[in-house]
Order: sequence, then C-alpha cells, then structure tokens
Amino acid sequence: MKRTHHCNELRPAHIGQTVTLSGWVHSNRDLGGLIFIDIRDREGRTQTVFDPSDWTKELFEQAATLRSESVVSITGKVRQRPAGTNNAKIPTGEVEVMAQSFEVLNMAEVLPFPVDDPEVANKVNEELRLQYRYLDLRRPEMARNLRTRSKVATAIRVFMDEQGFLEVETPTLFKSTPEGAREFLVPNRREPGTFYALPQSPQQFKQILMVAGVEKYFQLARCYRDEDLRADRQPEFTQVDIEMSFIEREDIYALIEGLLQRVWKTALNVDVPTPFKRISFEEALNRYGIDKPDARFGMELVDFTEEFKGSKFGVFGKCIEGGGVVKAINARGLAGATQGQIETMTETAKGFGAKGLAYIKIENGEWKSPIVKFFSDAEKAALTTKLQIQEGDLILFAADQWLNACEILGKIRLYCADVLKTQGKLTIPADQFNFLWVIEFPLLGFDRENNRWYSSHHPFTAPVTDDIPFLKTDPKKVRGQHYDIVVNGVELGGGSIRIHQPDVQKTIFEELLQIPPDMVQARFGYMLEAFKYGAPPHGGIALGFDRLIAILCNTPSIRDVIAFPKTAKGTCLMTDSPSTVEPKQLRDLHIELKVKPVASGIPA
RNA sequence: GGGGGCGUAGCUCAAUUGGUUAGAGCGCUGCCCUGUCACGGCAGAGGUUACGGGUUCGAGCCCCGCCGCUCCCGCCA
Repeated sequence: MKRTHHCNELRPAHIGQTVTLSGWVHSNRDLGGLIFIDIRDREGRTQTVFDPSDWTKELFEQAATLRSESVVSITGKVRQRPAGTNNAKIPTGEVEVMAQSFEVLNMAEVLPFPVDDPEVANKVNEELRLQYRYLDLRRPEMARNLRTRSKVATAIRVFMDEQGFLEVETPTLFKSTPEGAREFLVPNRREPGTFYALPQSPQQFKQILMVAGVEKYFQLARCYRDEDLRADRQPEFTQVDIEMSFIEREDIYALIEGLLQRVWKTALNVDVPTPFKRISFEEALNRYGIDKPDARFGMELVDFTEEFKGSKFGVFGKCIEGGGVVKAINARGLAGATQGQIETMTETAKGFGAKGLAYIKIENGEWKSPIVKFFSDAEKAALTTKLQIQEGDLILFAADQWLNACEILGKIRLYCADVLKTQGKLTIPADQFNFLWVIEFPLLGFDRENNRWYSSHHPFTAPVTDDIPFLKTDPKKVRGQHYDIVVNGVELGGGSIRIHQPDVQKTIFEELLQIPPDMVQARFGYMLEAFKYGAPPHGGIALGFDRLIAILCNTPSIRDVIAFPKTAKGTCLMTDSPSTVEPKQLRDLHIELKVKPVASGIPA
C-alpha cells in the first residue's frame, strides 16, 4: 500500500509515528521559508509541513510547485501542532505531518474549475461539471452523495434479506411492449428486423417470478425510458423493485414503512414514525389538488359549490349548473402579490383550459377584486368563515369540472407556497418528512380522443374486490388496488396488488383496454399462459431509488446523486455519447440510415 | 412537439441600458515572505463577448438564425 493511514485518521494518539499519506493536493500554502500542503483523500484531509532545514533546495522547491489536485504520497512524522495553530475546522486539526519524503504520483494540470472551495464550486456551470465529472465528484458534497447512495443501497439489501426477500436479476434485453413509455430499442443482428427493448421496469418478470414460487423478490433494478427528461427524470434510472406473494395491501404498507424507517435511520439518523397516514385519491385532490400532496403546510382547497349554487356571479353560477364545482384557497399573507405573480398563476389556470383566474386581495380592510361586487352578503360571509379570511390574505378561485378545478388550485397552491417561502412568510424545516400513502386510485381513465379506457397505473393492477361488478357496467367507478408512497410532495413510488386470474386479466386487456386478442397474445401471451399454471395472488411496489437518494441528500436534481448522469437531451458530455457508428456496424445489423450522420462522434 | 431562462477571461460575475482601450474577485505565471489553513505582499499574462448573419456612424447590449446548457408543459402504461 502506498499509504499507512487515510487523511481523516491522524489524532494526537498518533504523535511520534512515521506515516505515509496518499491523496490529492487540496491546497499548497507556500510561506517562503515554510510550506504547508493539505493532502486530501476520500475520507478527509491532513496538513503536512515542509521545513527547508529537512530538505535539499531542489526538493523543497519541487514541493512548492505541487499544483492543486496533483496526486502525491507524503511520508513523515506525526506531531502536535505548535500552541495556537490548531485548526478546529477539521478533525485532524490538532496534529500535522512533518514531511520527510514525498513522491509525485501524478502532476495535475491547471483545473478547469475549482474543486476545493465549496462556495465557488457549487455555482459552477453544470455543463462544465458534467464534462469534467471526475473532478466534480471529488468535491466533498458530491462524494458525500455517492456515499449516501451506497450506504442506503446496502441498508436496503440488508433489510430485504432480513425480511426473507431474494434479490433476483432480470434481463435488460427484453421485448418491446409499446403500451407504456417510449422504449430504447436494440437491434438484433441474428434476425434482421427484430429488436430487443430495454425494460421500462422489470414488471412482467417479477410477476413471473411469483408464478415461479420465489414468493419474495426484490432488485435494485436499472430501468430505461426514452422520454423527455426533467430535474427528476433520467433516461436510465434505478428503482427498488419489490414483489410478494400471498399478501394484501396492508402487507406492502408495513414492509415499506419498515424499509423507509431503516433507510432514514441509516442515512440521516432520523426516526420516522409509523404507520404513515393514508389518504384516498379523491381526498388528496379535494384537499390538495394533486395526487402527491405536500402536506407539510396547509393552504388547503375549500369547496364552495353549495354556497355559489345560483350565484349572481355568472362564471360561478353557470359552472355549477354545468356540473362543475367552485373551490378556493387562501394564500395567507400574499395580498401583496405582484401583477407578474398574478399573471403567472392566471397562465397556470389557462393551461388547464380555464378562461381566467378569479382572486380577492384583502388589503387595508378592503376586499380588492373585480368580482366581489357580484357576491351576495351570504356568499361573502361563507368565504370569510370557511377561509378564515383576515388582513393580508389572497383568495384564489377555480370554477371548473371537479378534477380540473382541483388541479388548477393544486398547482397554484404550490406556486404560492414557493413565493411565500422566498418572502420568508412560510418556513419548512429541512428535516421535516411527511410520508403519505395515497390509495384508492381509479383503476381506469377515459381517453376522449381515442374513445377508450386506459389503465391509470398499469394493466396488471387488480380492481378492489367490491368494485369488480362495475367493470362491465360502470368502469369509472372501479377503484384499483393501487397505492403510491409520497413524501413532501414527491412521488417516491407506487405499486399494486396484481391480477392473478388469467380470465380477469384477459377481460382487462381485451374488453376494457380494447387491445386486439392477437396483439394481447403476441405481447402478453406468455404471462396469461404462466397464470394458468398456479399463479399465487401477489402484489408489489417500486420505489424511485434516485429520487429517494436526492431527498436524503436534500437536492432537487437527481443528477446530483447519479455518478454519470445525462443532460436534458440525453447526452453524456464527458464521453460525448450517443455517437455515430461505423458503416460496418450498421451493415452487420442490416440497418440503413435515412439521415446523414451528424458531424460529431466517429466519422462515418 | 411547445413555452421560459442562461451563454462575456480557466472559474464566478460586472460593463452607467447602443458609445470610443470590455472590468473585478478567484485561479494562473514570476518575484518576496518560517506558522499558514480563503496565508499575505508586489508585478504580469490572459477576451473572435457561444457561433453565423443583419440593423446602425457605432453592437457584449437591438433584430433574425443556429448551437449548447437548464426549467416547465405535453409525454413518463
């Protein structure tokens, strides 16, 4: 080994020992007659001292030229720092190593951006950080994220093992099942014109594993989706994939609550109270306007449909006549909202097809609003009471069909919370975690354009037993045995009890989803077949592992917890992928391009 | 597919809103400095203002195009 200790190890107890430290030059402070070189490795850093009386002129001058981030190995004697020179900021700050010899293992060029100063490095353009990811990952903050990720992955494996689960790897060369997200395709050289697809999730394999008698399966599974990206979406990502046999929903709730408890304890030393609260899809929409509520703050939606029935204010009255609802939120303290902020919220409402956004500002004891003059005294009284209106409030309305009205105010509620946060009027502690199970989702949604039902989760979700009779009479009423786990307004994962009877599954595919029988056979035939030979009742869940780690690391972007993430356009700036390929490779695959290869990458 | 934001020295940012030689801090290079840890002091180098056009007496700034990064909507069974 080129080291005897790591750089966060030496303490007064080591004084007098001769040690060798290896790592990167964190900083080189040349005082002329004395040089201090902080050497840093994964664990931390230690100060080394070069005294000219110990060195030839050449070697001493060489030490002075050691540039930041060069890799060195330094041997010397540990000693107490002189009185008054301890550095309380670092754990090794009571001692220093008197350098006796050193070896330059790799001299670094001048860096494209600083990695030693967290203040500056944090602000460096992400494009540059991604291009030089190996430098970016040296930053303690990024190194900490990687470490958290690894620790949590291990904690999950240990916990799942304790619970009797087997980790089983499933193929990443799968077949195309075009119902869901767009897939990445992999051409098959052996039979031109056929393709593998990279799996969007191991869903079908894990259900087959239940038929195979595995009973308790999990996997840290890599998944692929060829959709447009976001701060919390990458084309390849990792999910904690879980499936169990002979269970009900309660078993999954208990398992995941235990798992997350372990994860939070491991990563943050936080004790998460269980059981988690549960909220139905309908209640979530009614109170928060979204199916993944951030319940760390109030500002809940309040319904005024009854109060405005037959209202003189035509927009509300007519909406209710047409079967719609009137809802409102009270953004406490936001009466001073700027014209621009009101405009932003109005655009949000219009994005949902609303004509505008009605609001009331409560300022200087007055209700300032273009619409208040149409309100009756009873209506005003109802607003005052149910919204607990007081000076400085901003009341925002949505009048629309139920789902739309809820979703409009749901979006505006989150926007208002952001504005209030920046104004310091709303404070949410960083260590507050609000876990929620969202349950009783509708099994199906209706696609007006194509005039057919679609699965709101996926087609393997079992209906709530009591609702099965409605499958053929009133599909909209059928609830699925589906559940989402939500924390602080982020969807951490979701799952369901699955259908294990082939006839029910076939009904869903063919009668409700209207997939032609031959297509069902081609895509899912093997599953229906498998379910004929002893399929146990089963269910499972998948947690977004990257999102989970991002929450634990308190970062909004999952790129910060993935070692080598892609950009929003799906490229890797470090390796410059994707790239063109050589003509021979295409010939082997019997693929002919209809576009000219782009200039970048390997010349064609 | 659609909408918004950004792009000036190696890095982070300025540039009196269209005005003459594009600045600062850090970094870098050289010199000085024996207790620093954001070391300090002095001096210096470093720019096709992403790129391509246009308007103008004059463009970092205005217009058009284009490339890259980013956020959001659509999309993500």
